[in-house]
Amino acid sequence: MIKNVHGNTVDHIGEAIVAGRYGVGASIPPEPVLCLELGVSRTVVREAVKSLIAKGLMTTGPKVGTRVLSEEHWNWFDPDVIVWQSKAGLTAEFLRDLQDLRRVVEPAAMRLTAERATAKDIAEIEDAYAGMKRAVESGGDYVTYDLRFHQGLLRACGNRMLVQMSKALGALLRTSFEISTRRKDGPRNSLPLHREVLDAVIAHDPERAEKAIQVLIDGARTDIEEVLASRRRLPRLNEPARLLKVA
Amino acid sequence: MIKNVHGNTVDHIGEAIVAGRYGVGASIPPEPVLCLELGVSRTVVREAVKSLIAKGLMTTGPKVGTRVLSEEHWNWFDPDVIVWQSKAGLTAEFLRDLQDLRRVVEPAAMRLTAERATAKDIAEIEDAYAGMKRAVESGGDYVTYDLRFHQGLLRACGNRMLVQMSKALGALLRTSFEISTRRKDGPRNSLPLHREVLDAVIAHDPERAEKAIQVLIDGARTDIEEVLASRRRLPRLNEPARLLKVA
DNA sequence: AACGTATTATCGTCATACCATTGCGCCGCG
DNA sequence: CGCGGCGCAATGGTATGACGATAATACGTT
Repeated sequence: MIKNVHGNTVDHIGEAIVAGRYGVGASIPPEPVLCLELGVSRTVVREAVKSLIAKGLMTTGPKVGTRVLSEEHWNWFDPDVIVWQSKAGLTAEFLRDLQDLRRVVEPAAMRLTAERATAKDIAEIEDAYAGMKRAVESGGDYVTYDLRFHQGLLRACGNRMLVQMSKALGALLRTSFEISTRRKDGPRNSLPLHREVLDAVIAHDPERAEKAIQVLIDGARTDIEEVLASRRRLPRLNEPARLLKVA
Repeated sequence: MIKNVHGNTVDHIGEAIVAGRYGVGASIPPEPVLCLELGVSRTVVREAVKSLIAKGLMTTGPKVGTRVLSEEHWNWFDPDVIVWQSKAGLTAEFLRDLQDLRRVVEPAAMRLTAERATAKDIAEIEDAYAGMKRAVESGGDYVTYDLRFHQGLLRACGNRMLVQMSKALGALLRTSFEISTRRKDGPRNSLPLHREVLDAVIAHDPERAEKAIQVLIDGARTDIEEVLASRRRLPRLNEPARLLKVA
């Protein structure tokens, strides 16, 4: 079952912190205690803590212990942090932040993508689109291809930092798509909207690409907000988070 | 001189990687060799490598060695990575990426800030503005207050991820401001533009705030592009990077 | 020549010892 | 009784040595 001790230890402590089990500013148990709790050597615990420090989650000092930093210090674009937050539960605040980010980043990135996308980029996106179309027509995993479509578009913008954001946005996009997909014929209706984005990129028309993605985002936004508003009545929204816990 | 062995080791290896001294995909020297080179124990080297792995710079494996990952895997929003890149030299590509980012993030963030800024946020920004004004009138460190002004605005948007970006943008903003400040009366002319942004935020007018910041950004952009174009004739642009090395 | 096995380099984990820093409490002095 | 300096001890920081696990490489067998 256990593959690598280090990774598991980092995940264990990282999840605990992101889930707020220790509280901001609090000290986590001293190294010897953690060693006993997790059944690993002090070396492993220390290297795990170093990893978490590198991700901005904590600081250490002799005698002061290992303390949890406030959330504003966390590296929110670190894939691990995103996953831990997803496991801990997609809080309304987290989804709102991601949504802001999406509204900011995707339209702007589409402009760049329309200007800079290479033939290879477009081929990959076309491939993802074909997968979406196939999923609609003959059944299949629509969400995965939808995700690949959007991330392909973001990756094609040629900006390393915007690309990095596409990874973070993955968590939001997947949730968003899973919500949208529940609506009857949601995929079938949004397919032409996706086509329009891709066509605009192929035509190297930034204005058109930006407008097209905006339509998509607005649609998704209302879906998410509806679900957020009725959160208590639809706890199933947490399911994707719990599923991740197994992986 | 040496304060903490771990931090220095991380910086040393991190800088070397970001500076491209090993090359993407290449293996760095084995642990024992690094121990001799840096004069530290294997423990320190290993914990340093773990930190760099956490920042997305490398991977490891038995027998395969410790390899440098491609730049798209790096956590470009990690403060350390930004600093290392700045030290290694502000490449045209890096500045272009940051500039794209600024044009994307700042206007959008200003909208949010205008909607959400608290009295405390505004007070901090007013303080920074006062410092800028003082620097113009009676001399002083204009750049520092300029930076504080912009980062205060970004922090006030209330989105943890956009706030994180403000840290990354710091490297670009400082460079940008230092370039702009060289122009005669640059600060004096841009002061009212800054005032306009702040007033728009105080008035909670998103449209106006966005337009105002856009004017500022466009001004800075042309300055940077001019310098980039004549890069070989103005190698002094590297100076801010070297300055950082001391800190 | 091709395949399977043995070798070996390298990272992964563990254990132990000692150093360095700093918070906290003790003690003495005013 | 209160305050300040001093020392103790808790905790992380570093060093060392040993052994396990893994995978690339080389060798030997068929």
